[in-house]
Amino acid sequence: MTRGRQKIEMKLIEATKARQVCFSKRRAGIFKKASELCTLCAVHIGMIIFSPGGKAFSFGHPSLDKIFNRLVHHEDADDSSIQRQPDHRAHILAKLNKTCNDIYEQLESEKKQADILKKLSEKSQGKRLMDLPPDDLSLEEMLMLKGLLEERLGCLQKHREELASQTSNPPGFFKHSFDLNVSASSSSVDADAADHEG
Amino acid sequence: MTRGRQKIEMKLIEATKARQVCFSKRRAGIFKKASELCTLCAVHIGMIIFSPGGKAFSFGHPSLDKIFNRLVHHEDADDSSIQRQPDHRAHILAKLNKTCNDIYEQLESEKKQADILKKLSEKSQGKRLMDLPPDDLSLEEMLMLKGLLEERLGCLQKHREELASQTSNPPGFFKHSFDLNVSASSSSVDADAADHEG
DNA sequence: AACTATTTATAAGA
DNA sequence: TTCTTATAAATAGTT
Repeated sequence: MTRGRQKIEMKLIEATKARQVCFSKRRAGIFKKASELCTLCAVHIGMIIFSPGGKAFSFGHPSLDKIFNRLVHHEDADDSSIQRQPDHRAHILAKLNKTCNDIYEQLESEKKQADILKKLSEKSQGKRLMDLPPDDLSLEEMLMLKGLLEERLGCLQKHREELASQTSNPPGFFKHSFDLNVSASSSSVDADAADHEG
Repeated sequence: MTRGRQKIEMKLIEATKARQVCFSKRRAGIFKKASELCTLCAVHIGMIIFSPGGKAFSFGHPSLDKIFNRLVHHEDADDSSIQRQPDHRAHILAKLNKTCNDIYEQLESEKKQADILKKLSEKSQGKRLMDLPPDDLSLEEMLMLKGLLEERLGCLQKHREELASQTSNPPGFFKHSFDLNVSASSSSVDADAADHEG
């Protein structure tokens, strides 16, 4: 006899095996949900999941994967042969993403953070960052700082969630995403009238 | 007395109102699932949902939604379904971007930049940003700075493109995307690690 | 991979 | 829209 489904705490599952099993199950679940949402409400969804090992799983309806194909192949890709390897493009994106992380870690390990922040602070006295001459800060430096900020935002968010979950069920999950575009899309953009065709 | 949850057929919900309600609920549900998956299994997820009205909802952890946003921006319009309203969607995305710019400009006009950079610089002496206590920098401040950096990256990128176009014909796709450009510039990554779901 | 007791999500209704 | 409730669906722990 099994104990049935048990409630679990919302935190990282430490046990590797259990985490893998959970990932498999929930990944299937979320893809199913996405599929159902497409069917029921005629929406378009693109989703990509990068597991910690760098493996990518993606879902797209109806044509977001074509966009991925074009991206990866630098050209239009109509033929179906490419579509049969949905993980290929995702894999490449995973590599790209990992490259970013590698760059970040490399730079971070060189302890350049404080220097760059200092430079930013000095250079920006009285001006907007974007008005500075292009060579004052390298692209790499900017990307590094950007990465730091994103990490930082993640930590902040996590912190807030922990606070929220200590009281009761939090009202919204959107605050979980911290991208500016996200926030904007769900609030201040007037997409005229009703969302569903109206 | 309600009838409770009823089983529904998996097909387009014709009734507009019911479809809208279903969309709202299930969108929240799928974002919650994504959020949970991120937490439980330490995966990265990017997801974007385009409603028929052209409104975009996205979820990203930690920053993959930018990839999707960029993909959308660079989409060539010549295939089916979505392409029926390319202008509409572009319009909406333009609004999103404008919203971001508005937020940026508003904050910028308050001349907070230098202060925040200074604070960052001071607080980060010898530490990583993500190791700072959560309350040292507000989420708003972090978002603002992140936006600044993205603007800044855009300027840098543009500058480089101009330089490039003075000499030869650039390769094409990657030049449009910072994320990918960076990654491509050091394209020597191999991420074929074993993973969940081997 | 299958099972099943539970938790969670959600279709209707208010 | 938000809440309530009955029920469908997802899934944690077990086999």
